[in-house]
Amino acid sequence: MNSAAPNAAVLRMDQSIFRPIHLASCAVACSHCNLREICLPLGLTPAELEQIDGRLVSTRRKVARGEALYRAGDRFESVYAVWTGFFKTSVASTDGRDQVTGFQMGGELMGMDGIGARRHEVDAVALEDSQVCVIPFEELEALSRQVPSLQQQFHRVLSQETVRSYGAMLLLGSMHAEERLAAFLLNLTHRLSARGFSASSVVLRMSRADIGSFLGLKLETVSRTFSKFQANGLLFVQHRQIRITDPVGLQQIVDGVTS
Amino acid sequence: MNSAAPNAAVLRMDQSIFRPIHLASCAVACSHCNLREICLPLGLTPAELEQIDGRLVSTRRKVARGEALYRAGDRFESVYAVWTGFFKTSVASTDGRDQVTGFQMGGELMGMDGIGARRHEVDAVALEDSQVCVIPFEELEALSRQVPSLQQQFHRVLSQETVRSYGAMLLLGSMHAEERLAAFLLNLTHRLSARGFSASSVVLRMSRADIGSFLGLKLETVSRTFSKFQANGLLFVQHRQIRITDPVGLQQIVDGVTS
DNA sequence: CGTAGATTTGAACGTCCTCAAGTCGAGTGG
DNA sequence: CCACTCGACTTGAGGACGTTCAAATCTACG
Repeated sequence: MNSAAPNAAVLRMDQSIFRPIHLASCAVACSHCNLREICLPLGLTPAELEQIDGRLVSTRRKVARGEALYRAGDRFESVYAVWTGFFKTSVASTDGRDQVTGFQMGGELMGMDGIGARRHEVDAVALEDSQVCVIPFEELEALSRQVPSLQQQFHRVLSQETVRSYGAMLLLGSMHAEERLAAFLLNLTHRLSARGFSASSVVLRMSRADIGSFLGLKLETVSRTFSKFQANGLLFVQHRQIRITDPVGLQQIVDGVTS
Repeated sequence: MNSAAPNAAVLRMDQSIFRPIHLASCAVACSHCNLREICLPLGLTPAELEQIDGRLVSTRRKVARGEALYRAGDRFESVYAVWTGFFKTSVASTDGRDQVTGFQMGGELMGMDGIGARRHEVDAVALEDSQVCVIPFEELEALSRQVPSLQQQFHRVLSQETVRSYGAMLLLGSMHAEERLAAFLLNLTHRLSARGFSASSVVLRMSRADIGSFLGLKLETVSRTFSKFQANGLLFVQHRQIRITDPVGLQQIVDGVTS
């Protein structure tokens, strides 16, 4: 059985090439997954990869668009690696406030929010039909005691998630609307191009409201700012289809070159 | 040698009871530290505590008020546990923006921001004369492979730091000035009272500008909001001395009970 | 005891929000 | 095939909240 993820370029065009493996309990081999270079196994030697094959990822799970992979309050048992698709994570406060904390795509880990309290503290919702690799946490801890490179990589991933959220705090705490949206778009395109997608032509998977929640803005402000970017020749917007024509200009906005 | 931290209640009154151990290379014993129940060794059995004594913490380091424990760009070698004193951490963007990401007090860990890139990504600056336990990271990883409870606790701490920053994102992204300051004060008093300090009488270690940076507000707004809280009978402010008279009222502000 | 830095307070301004109406497009059923 | 409907998005006008600029006050540290 070939467990390699489909070629990225094909990803959006035909989901039917996936066999139904929803309930498959058969082991999953990271060593043959073409996301291994941007996922948890990054940095492992071929020998180490074989050592974790079939032991790290217990199974894969499908999550339909709009469904939750897990919700705040759910018991924490596993972390998840996005294999295909796109997710958002969000925290809610007791009084009904809601904040999107991030958007996750192929190779990115989710669920570490639950390690501390043994309950998840955020919601993870699929923004399109998706599949994740289920990594039982007990197993991950046990394996990372045996495979130091895996331990290192896991710590790296955890650390980078905190650093990422510091960046989000910087954005939320000190940037104006235009700067926030420009930074968001550049971050998105960088991550997409690292996965073989075009950096200039992007189909947004999330609504204006989601973007607004992530950026600490109202959806109307997000919409207006898109329009302004288009008026200024930085990009073309057509609903969720974005074509970025001046990434340098966007970067200058982030850097405060344009007041 | 008794390496236990001084009684919390004494902490602010007389720093002279500390022997100068700045350059001490002698091992430090977590098992006798009275912060062990709110620090990294939380949850370890006495036997496990002895196992890490003298191996986890290589040394202690003094950091004078205003000095940096480390700065963004510094090579990452250790994480640090606050033993005495008070710190702030902050990220800076390339274009000079600055965002305080947190304030750290006794028993809290700093420096994990460096794990991912092997370079620190934030500045950690002491807000009063402080001492930290230096935990060489290689050693922490090695020990946590041998002591599963230590591994678990470290993962817990890492996870909780990300969850904390999600809370900060929620605050920055969806709260008004009054709600932010109220949430900040309550968080501070909760953590202080968990360490044996009064929850009602607080001496702020940080400037209005620091608070403002953390909360995504200007210092004038912070000052005005303190004044408004006092006018509304929630607390008394006198520069950095705060006396909270109505914590329930503050909580209601956070919860949006008051408009 | 003096000075530099921190804090408070005021007034005018600007960004983003709120409320509202209108547009667009995908999916549905006639 | 086209009209219908619902949700997502766009756009406008007015207002609120926080910022900016400025000046006065206070304190803590040297």
